[in-house]
Amino acid sequence: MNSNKDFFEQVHQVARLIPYGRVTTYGAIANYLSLKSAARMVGWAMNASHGVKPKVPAHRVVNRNGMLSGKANFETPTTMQELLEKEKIKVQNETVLDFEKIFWDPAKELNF
DNA sequence: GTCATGACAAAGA
DNA sequence: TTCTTTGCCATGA
Repeated sequence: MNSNKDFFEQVHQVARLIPYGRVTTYGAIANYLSLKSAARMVGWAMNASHGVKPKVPAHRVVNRNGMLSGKANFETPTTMQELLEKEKIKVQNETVLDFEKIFWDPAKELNF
């Protein structure tokens, strides 16, 4: 019974806060939500983000290695990469280049 | 109620 | 170094 919104909505909310041209990791969001090691739950919530309004920039969320692990979960396997490239984010071999540079940590950027 | 799975992460071999 | 195993918590059968 969490007085707050559902777990999914929490993840969605954080994902929407990701700035343009930036990306974050499942673990970072999980840590921000105090789920810490439950990064899987973040990915799970992302899976539920389809059809959610406003739309959740799930393409800005990648795994710890900066790999587009969830690309296959999009409408097409290339959608995620396309969206990232539109944000000036360079993607190669299903991996975000300069990942450390554009990494956006909600726990740091956002003051909890 | 238990069992299996999942867009991950960290530790061990 | 890479590959394998374990843990994490929620959802569905």
